[in-house]
Amino acid sequence: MYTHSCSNCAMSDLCLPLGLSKQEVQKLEEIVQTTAVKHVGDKIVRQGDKFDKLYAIKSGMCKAYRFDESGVEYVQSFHLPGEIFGLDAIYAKHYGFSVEALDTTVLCELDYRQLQNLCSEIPALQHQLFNLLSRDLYSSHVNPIEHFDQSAEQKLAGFVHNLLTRFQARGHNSLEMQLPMSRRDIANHLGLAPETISRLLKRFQNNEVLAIDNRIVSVLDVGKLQSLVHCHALEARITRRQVSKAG
Amino acid sequence: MYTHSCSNCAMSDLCLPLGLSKQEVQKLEEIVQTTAVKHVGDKIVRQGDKFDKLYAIKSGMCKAYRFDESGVEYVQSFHLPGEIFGLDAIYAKHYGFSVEALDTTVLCELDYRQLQNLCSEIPALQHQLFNLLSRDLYSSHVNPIEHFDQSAEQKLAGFVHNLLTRFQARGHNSLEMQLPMSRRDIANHLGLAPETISRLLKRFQNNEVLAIDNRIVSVLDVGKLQSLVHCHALEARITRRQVSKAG
DNA sequence: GGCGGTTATTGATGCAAGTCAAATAGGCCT
DNA sequence: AGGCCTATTTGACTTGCATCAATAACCGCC
Repeated sequence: MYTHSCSNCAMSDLCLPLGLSKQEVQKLEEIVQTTAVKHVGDKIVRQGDKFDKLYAIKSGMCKAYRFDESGVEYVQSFHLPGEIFGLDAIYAKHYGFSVEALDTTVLCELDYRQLQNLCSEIPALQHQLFNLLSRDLYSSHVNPIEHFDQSAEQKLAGFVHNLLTRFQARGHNSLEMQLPMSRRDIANHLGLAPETISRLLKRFQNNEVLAIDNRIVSVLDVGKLQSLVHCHALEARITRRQVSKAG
Repeated sequence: MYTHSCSNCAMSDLCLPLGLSKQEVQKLEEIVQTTAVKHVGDKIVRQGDKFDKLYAIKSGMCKAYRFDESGVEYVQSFHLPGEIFGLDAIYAKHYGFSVEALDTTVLCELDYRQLQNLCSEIPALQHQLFNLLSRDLYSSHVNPIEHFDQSAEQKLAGFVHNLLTRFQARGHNSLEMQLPMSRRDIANHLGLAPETISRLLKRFQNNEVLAIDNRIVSVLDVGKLQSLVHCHALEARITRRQVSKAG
């Protein structure tokens, strides 16, 4: 565990330093620590543990999941570099989700109390933390809700497209992605059966939308993929979800 | 539009003033304004409008909804007194949802820029705003995800139970609730067909869980209602969602 | 109080996706 | 390389909920 430099981090523009001056970033660096490297299956936080730190992913990939009162597992999200997790535990004071590495992963730790104090000192940091919270809130409103009564095909297409977009925002300029999570995790995350994921991936291959080699997925046709996300919505769903006439 | 007193507001403990000293609440009051009374169908914010204010509900009820790119409507949430909306627009700079009154409703307006400045001045206010954001984020993670692949029965039971809990937290000490939203709005919100809502409400009546008189719902058996939320999870869902063995 | 529109209910039918079951492929250890 | 365990795929069958269609209740309004 050593003090880490945000100034040199490739993810700084997606993370807390965005909008801060050089001096302010230096102050932030003083409270950031980089964890030891995590490996597949290593737990970073455990559901129920006392909340004290936020985590930012420097490299690798994580999954967040929880067990409800009946012991049923829910895979909530997959986190990519530059993303911060733990924000939803500020209020509850305990982590509501376990997070584990899906891959070799490096993380930064931020003590929340220290961060909060620094936010009072540095308005730009406060501003950015509000922004990050708001962004997460927005996407948790928009994404799952649109997944809500979509067909399985739309959900999966949306999932792949969303991942591609996020990879690209992180400088990954290829259409090939390595998805380190299992089919079961994907299925659980989308509220589908693993068998359905299999069948859909095959369908996407047959339609030349994707090429798949085990856990490596290549997007062959971004346009087709994108259209799969929305198109179906105009057939069914219209009685339930009424379509806007005017605005 | 007149300056409004948070000090006397019955909802202050659910809202921004929580944790603030008397003097601090006074400072907050200076930037809070109460809107004119809104009536059924009145729009408070429109999807796409430039974001500048947060809103807190003083009394009444609102629904938040959006139209996606294909023009399909999604009812995202119903808001009760003491709840704040607009938080998810901070990052995006535009409201992602329209909000309209379902009932006679009084609201407080908070200019976000002023609030942000005040947060830098008053650490307890910053703290509380982080808490409110975090709480919303947590519940948007936990609730919809648990709704995700529940049966229609579980979803609706969960919805009613959630509303009851929120009403009770607001001092409503009866098991009778007036739900001002249409069946279609409920259906849309839960990702079900309105017909399914009808049939389920009838089933709940037959099972003596609820008594329903049009839009007035009385919970006859809280225990049964609560058990409906979870019970089914142990039959199906187990292959998809695996159940925890140890912890 | 009766009329027209919307909202809610009820019944009949079909299909998408879940479930069950079995085969195949991968990954990892020795 | 072989063996074992887990992940994934594939096929056959079932079902919960959506859809379609029609009736009934509610609400505002003249």
